[in-house]
Parts: sequence; structure tokens; C-alpha cells
Amino acid sequence: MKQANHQNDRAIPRVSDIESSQTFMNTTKATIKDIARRAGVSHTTVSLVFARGGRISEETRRKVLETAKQLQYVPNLGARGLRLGHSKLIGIIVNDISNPFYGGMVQIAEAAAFERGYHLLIADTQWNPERELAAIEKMISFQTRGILLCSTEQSEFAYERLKDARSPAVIALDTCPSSYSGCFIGNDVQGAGEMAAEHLIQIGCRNPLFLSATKPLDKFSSFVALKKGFLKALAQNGISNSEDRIMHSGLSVEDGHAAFHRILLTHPNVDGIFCANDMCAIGVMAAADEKGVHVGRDLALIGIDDIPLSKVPRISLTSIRQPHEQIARTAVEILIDSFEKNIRPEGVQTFRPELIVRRSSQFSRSKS
Amino acid sequence: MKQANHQNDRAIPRVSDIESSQTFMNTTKATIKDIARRAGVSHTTVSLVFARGGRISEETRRKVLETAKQLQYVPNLGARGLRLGHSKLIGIIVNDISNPFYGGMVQIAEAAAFERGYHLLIADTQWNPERELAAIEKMISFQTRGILLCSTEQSEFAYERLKDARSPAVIALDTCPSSYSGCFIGNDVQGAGEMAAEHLIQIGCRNPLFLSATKPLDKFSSFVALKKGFLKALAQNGISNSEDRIMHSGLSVEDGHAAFHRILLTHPNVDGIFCANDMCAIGVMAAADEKGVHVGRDLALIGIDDIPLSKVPRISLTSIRQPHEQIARTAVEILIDSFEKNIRPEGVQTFRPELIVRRSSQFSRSKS
DNA sequence: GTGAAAGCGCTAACAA
DNA sequence: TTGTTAGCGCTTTCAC
Repeated sequence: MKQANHQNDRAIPRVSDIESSQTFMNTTKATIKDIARRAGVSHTTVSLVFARGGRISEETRRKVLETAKQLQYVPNLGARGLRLGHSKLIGIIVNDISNPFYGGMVQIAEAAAFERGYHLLIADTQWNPERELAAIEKMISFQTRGILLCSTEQSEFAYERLKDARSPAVIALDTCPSSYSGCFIGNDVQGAGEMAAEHLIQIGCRNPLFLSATKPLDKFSSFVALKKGFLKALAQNGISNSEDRIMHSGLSVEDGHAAFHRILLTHPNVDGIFCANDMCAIGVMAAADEKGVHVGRDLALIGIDDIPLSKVPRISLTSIRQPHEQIARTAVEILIDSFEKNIRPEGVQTFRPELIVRRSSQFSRSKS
Repeated sequence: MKQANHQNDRAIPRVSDIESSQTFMNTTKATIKDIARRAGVSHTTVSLVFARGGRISEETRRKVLETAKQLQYVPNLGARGLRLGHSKLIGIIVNDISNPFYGGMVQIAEAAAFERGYHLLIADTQWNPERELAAIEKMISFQTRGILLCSTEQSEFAYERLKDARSPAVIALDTCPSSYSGCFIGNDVQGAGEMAAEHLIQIGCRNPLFLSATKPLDKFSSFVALKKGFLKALAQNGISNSEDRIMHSGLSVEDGHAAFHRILLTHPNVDGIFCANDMCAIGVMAAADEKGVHVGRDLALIGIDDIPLSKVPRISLTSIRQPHEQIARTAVEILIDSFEKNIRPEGVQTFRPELIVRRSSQFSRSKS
């Protein structure tokens, strides 16, 4: 039999080494073995003490806990995960964490996960499908138990990767590509589009417009659904729903500003604009101010997101609030439940957005 | 010798089991052993192929890589971490991820970490010191190599925990309690306070005020530093710097709104207000509008954060931009460098904030 | 250039 | 109630 004790490749000595060399200085983390040795029990006993439930005498438990505290013991979740075959990690992938819409979702998801003992590995794709792919790969590597994915929708392959039964469970949040057939939790975006159109019509608009996103993003399922709902509601209310009712713009204040100048040329008698987000609507508002178009009297304006600024009196923008907190919380609950029952989450669940009427759309009139 | 092959406690069968039972269906993740078996080499060889560097023949390498792809092999980073004694995980702890200030930092930190092959475990404390403590504990458990900490500053104990040499390296971001002596990267907050006061004086204000945060938060080091800088600059410019120049308010729009009404009673001849953040300043602006006080003529207003709304024409709020991207990027670089050199990061590094003048502070006059 | 063996910290089946 | 033992997937030394 061979004696091959050549394990001297550790950068840091272990507690035991140090203890035995009489120079007690904590240079590496204590493990259950260190506790066991100090407390004069086996490492199994220590493990059992930390596992919930029983079979350990009160005295042993006390002693072990005491020693653990002395040694500042912290369990190694990596090792536990390796043994158990799964971790307490959930991955969350978003497009832009600096945007409060995504930030809010992450916040709620983190809190909900924490309550149930899980933790969040985060990735920010910055709308880059390659980053999305790389993130998914990494999350699998880190043995995340599940992934909450706000997709860029530009990477079909990402889903191929995840359909595999060996992959962690996935829930698509807020948006997913049309080809996706897994579990999805989001807003009733089409309903939001209908809501906006109906409101505009109800307050008397006869020439409403939808200002959607520009080129690559206009294919984004959210914008497609928004448009669909908007046009549908127009038709139902006897207003022409030609493609002419759709204009395109970026999503920033500047983009909205520029777009309004174009609109004035192509649609001089526009009386209502539904913008694809609040920032863009605020840009439209600024341009209207400059042009002497009185928002709330000559022009009704609606945004989406209900960002904090929208309710500021000087802005007072009518907006559609997406219940992103509810989405995030529900997704986490479903995901964690699914681990515990060992089934893949499935099905589609959407929440109804809410129209918040402010001054930018409060006129009421009957125009010819 | 005992034969104790009682390892049937796995929920999922391993690839090898399935292969041998002829029912090939991927139900569990492939490991280097699976690859080794299929490719007819030892698992050491496979490991060597994935490690950088050599000693493997081109043919073996090709074969291994090929098989790995077939099996959709993904390395188990938990196991690697266990063996190596450290992971590629960095923890980041912030107070409110839905706030774009923190969101922006997380975004940059995530990108910077990703570039160097690291990943972010995130925790959102919601200003709760107990959450902060729990997050630190968890991050240690998950073997994070380092922690970026935006502290609540209410939990001294958190730092005690981390001073320990066995803990991951820590960098305090943006803010840290006075007792903290480790590595800190943040803004020159006191400089921001001076900047604000000097600007107000320069445009002609003689009765400027600092509207700080309310009760528990006013002890927050940022607000303390802001106040200190503000009063210092007043004194240097021959304006009384009594405590009377400080008022308190919450940080929301509503809080600022309410505060302005109080200010009008206690300081009827106020001509400049420096608010502890932009949202609060916008609240002040709204209240001033209502009271017929013309912001930018009767009253100069400055905020902090330069949120996107501040540059919207209807708001046009002068603000101080904190270079949070730079802070986050620098911190990540320092942290990762420190792992590689195996030293603890130390020292203090602050970045200069930038004053962005807009209409809310553009008057120029000489008041009696 | 390749393989055998040991062990990172942990859990669980079984024996005592 | 407690201890012995094996092994999760990986890297690394050493021997061939």
C-alpha cells in the first residue's frame, strides 16, 4: 500500500495545522472537523447539529454550538451544494439594472428569495444577446437551482440551451421571445395598449398615435403587443387603425423630443400620443412645450412605467403602471416551490397593469 | 475489507448509470468522469484539457473537447471552488437597488467583474442593518472572494466580522461608518457640499440653506460630510454658518414639498436651498411653484445625484453628479487585483463630483 | 503525454 | 445518541 500524503498545495494552512503548531492565529476558515476536534466529538455530530432535527443530546449540541462560535465557524455552502447536488442560488438576468424597472424587480426578487433562504446571482446583459448567453452558461456552472430571465429576445439559442432537462429551471420574466414555450410571468402588455387607446378615445381624442420603439427594438414582443392592443381598441371604437397610427422613436427624453417634431409634420392634427415609455413621453412633453402645444388641452399624453418623475407636479404625466413587484415576487415563489416539489415550472401568468390618470390627459372635449 | 457501496441517496441518476442501462436521456449534468469514460481517457486528462496550458496531445485534446460538447459539459464551479479554496464570486451589498444610484454602481461592477471572469452575488439591505449582517454572513458562506459593501452604517458589528483575516476582502463603496479603517472608495462628499455653497454664493445668494436628511439618516456619513463642506464654504465666504442654516427633511418628493412649507415659516428670506438629493429638491420646486416663489429667480435650488429627470426641461434642476460608475469600476479592479496578489486592499480613494448648472440656479443678482 | 490517488468540506447510510 | 465511512466534481502531485 502506498502512502501518498502529498497534499501540500494549499496556499493557506488549515486551522488544525496552526493549532497543533501552538501558534493560534486564524488564517483560514474553520470547518466542521475543526469544531469536532475541539469539542471532542466526530464531525458527523457537528454536521447533525447544524442540520435541523434531532438525535443529538442537549449537552453535545450546546458544546458544539459554543465551539463553533469560538471558531467563528461559517458553513461552506459550496461543499454542501456539491454533496447535495444543488445550491441555494438563483440566477437573475436583466437587461439594464440601472433602470428602476429592472432594479425594482431585482429588489423584490432578492427579498423574496432571501426570505426563503435563497440568494441571487445577478447578470446585466445591457441588451447584448451574447452577454445573455454567457450569463446563462455561468449560472449553470455555478449550480444555480433556477434562473429568472428577462430576455434580450435576440438569442434564440439561449432557450435551446435551457430546454434541456439537465439545466436549472427557468422562468421568463416580463418578456420572452415568441418561440419560447416555458414558464412565463409578465404583464398583460396588450391590455395596456388597449387601456391607453380606450382612455384617449374616452377623453375625446380622434387622432391618437402610438409612438413605439425604433428599429431593432420595435420587434421586441412588448412593443408588438402594445401596438396590437392599441390598434385593436381603436378598431373597436370606430377609429381607423391603419399603420399610419404608429410612429417610431427611441426610448429616451431626447428621442421623444425629436419624434414630436417629426409628428407635427406628418400628423399635424394629432390630439393624443401614447408613448412606449415615460421617458420618451416626457421628451414629447418638452417638445410640445416649446412649440406652444398645451399638453393636457391640445394634446393628451400617456406613458408607460409610471416612473417616480411622472407624478411630479411639473410633469404630471398619465402613465401605465406595470406591476413589476408582483411579477418578481410571484416568479420567485413559483420557482422555489418548484424546486421543493422537483417539477419544472410551467404556464403563463400575466398581471393587469394600471392606468394612472394625471394632468397630461385630463381634458374632455368633442372635436369635429 | 468492507464493501460499503451504499451511495444510493442521489435523487437523480448519473449519466453513467443511464448510459449503462441503455436508456440515454440526459437527466443529470455530465462530469469530467463521464467525458473521460466516453473519450477513453482518464478524468485527469480531461481536467488538464480544460485547465490552461499543456502536456496534452493535440489529438486527445480534440477528442475530449468533442465529447464534452456532445455531453453538453459545463464545469461545476462549486466543486472547483472547494478544491481550490476560493471561488470566482464577488459579493455586492447595496441599500436600495431600485435606486438608479445603486443600480448604476451594480451595473458597472457587474460588467467589470464579468470582464475578468468573476460573478456577482447581490444583496439589497433596504437600509436594514440586520439584513446587511445576514448578507455578509451568507457571502462568507458562499465563499465569495471579496465583498463590495455600501453600508447602512448602522451595523458596527458587520465590520468586526470582516476585520478577521479569514474573511473575504472588503471594499467599502460610497459610504462607510467613521469607525471603519479598511479600504474605501467613494466621492469627495465634503467637496460636494463646498461646491454647492460656493455656487449659491457666487450667483448672489445671501441666505442659503442646506436641507439635510431627517433623524436616523442625518447621522449618515454622507450627510454629515455634505453639511460640513457646506458650512465650511459659507464661513470662508463671510456668510454666517450657524446650525440655523441646516433644515431636515426626508429624501422623497413629498418630503421636500412639506419641508419647503416649513422653511417659508422659519426662514422667510431664504434665497437658496441645497437639498440632500434630487428627488427632495424636486419636491421643494413643486412647493415653490404652488407658493408663487419663482425657482431660478427668487430661489436657487441645487440637488444631488443628477437623476435623469433633473435635466428634463420642465424641471431643469442644478445638481451634483457623483461619479458612481468610476467608483464601482475602480473598486472591482482593486478588489480583483488584490486576490491575484493575495493582499488585502487598503487605502482611501475619492473622486471629485461635478456641478451641473441648470435653470434652477441661474439667476445672478445682488441682494441687500 | 497520461493515469492513479488523495482530499477540499460537507451529508447520509449504516453500524455500534 | 454517536462514530465510521464513502463520495459529490474537481485539481494536483507523483509515478509511469
